Amino acid sequence: MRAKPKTTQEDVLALLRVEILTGSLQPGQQIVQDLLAEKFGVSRVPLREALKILEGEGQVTHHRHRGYFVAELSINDLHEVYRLRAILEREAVTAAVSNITDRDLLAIAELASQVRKAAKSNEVLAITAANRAFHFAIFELSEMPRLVRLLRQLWDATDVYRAVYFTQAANRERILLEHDEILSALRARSVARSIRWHDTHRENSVASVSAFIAR
Amino acid sequence: MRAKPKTTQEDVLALLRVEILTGSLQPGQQIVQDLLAEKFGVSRVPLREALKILEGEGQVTHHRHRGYFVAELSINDLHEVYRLRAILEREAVTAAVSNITDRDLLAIAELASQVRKAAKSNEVLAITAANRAFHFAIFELSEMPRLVRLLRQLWDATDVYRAVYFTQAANRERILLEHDEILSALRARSVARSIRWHDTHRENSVASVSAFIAR
DNA sequence: GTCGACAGGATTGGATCCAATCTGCTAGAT
DNA sequence: ATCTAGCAGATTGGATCCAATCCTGTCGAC
Repeated sequence: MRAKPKTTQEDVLALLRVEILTGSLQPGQQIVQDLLAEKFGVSRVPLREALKILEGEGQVTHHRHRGYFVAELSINDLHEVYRLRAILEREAVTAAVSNITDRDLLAIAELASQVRKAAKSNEVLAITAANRAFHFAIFELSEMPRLVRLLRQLWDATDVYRAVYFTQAANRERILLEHDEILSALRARSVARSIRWHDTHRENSVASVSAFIAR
Repeated sequence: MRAKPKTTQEDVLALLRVEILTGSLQPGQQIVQDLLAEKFGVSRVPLREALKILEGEGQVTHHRHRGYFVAELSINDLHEVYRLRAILEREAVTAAVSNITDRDLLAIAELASQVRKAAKSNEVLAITAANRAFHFAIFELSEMPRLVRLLRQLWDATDVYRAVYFTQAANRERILLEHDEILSALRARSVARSIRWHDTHRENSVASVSAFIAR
């Protein structure tokens, strides 16, 4: 099997995500295409296409003839995102529970243990990635691809702040417990319990993050 | 005040939407960039950026080194879109009712009468545009920009089929009545009634469209 | 006759170059 | 001193050109 040749846009897109996630590109900051293109060692064309994708996701904004800027998230935005997540994730979890198999449960348990491992390592990027994988494995079980897509967008919008959330050891501890609870609720095929734990999981995180944004 | 100079991408994007909406570009069909670029009288660069936007909206799909294809909507997709719309529009309408002013009601009534005028004219494109303006004027009142954004995406995904819906005179008649009901529910500031009429409005449309897709 | 390798054409992806627009500074008028 | 007009540099937007990949159809081996 031949290694699939990724396109430059995709590489650039991944790099951009990291830049934003790690704060190399800070909210509100202008993205100077020439600088970034040179930094990445590519031309501006694939960079611009990658930026268009991020614009679609709301990660950056675009002003005609002025360029791209890293999106800022107000406290209102944050609450709106979490409100929408609450609504949509309840739907996803409900559908997921009705589809879930024992095989799925094993896979999700494995992902949960990877989050645990990552949490020990203290690498924020690894934790966010593992955490995401865990949650979306559940959402995917809904077999509602568009719903998952919308959720991905909402998660993307707050990725930066979730990273902040994970820098605190107490939070890292707590999500492990909450993940266990979610897992056990799924094992019991209990929609109500699954939703309830997802809700508290979100509420803990939004409380912490909004405190951070408020400075 | 100087006329704002639109960029070529934006023009191209609008043109592409029309092509897709009118069926000049049919679902599943490949989009050959050279042909379209020439047809529009532009180079491929702005065309590609416009396509990236449509890809983000799910209107077209992209395969590496093979290009863009107009997205196809399966019957499952359709139902998922309407399910998600149901969930999100209930949220939007609820928020909208609590914000609505008399001034807003006048504006919405005006939009409703424009839909009526468009429906008389039998121009499908004008009807879809007016209909959209009417509904989104309501959604905007929620003052939840991200929610409105998500709704726009969902509406975009089924625009093609909504156009089909409006070709039938009976449907054009019915939506006018339903709009009146929605309007009167809003005037009464009744969340329950507003939601109920939105729901029936959607259900009528999804029933008709899914019958069409099934052939 | 069927399958696979290979070559040529077609199409997309990326780099470079040019044009259009914006921003910030300077100079001049009030 | 402040405000405005206009010019210069910087930056984005678009067009053209080149490279990489994919698709198709032909040829040959079995």
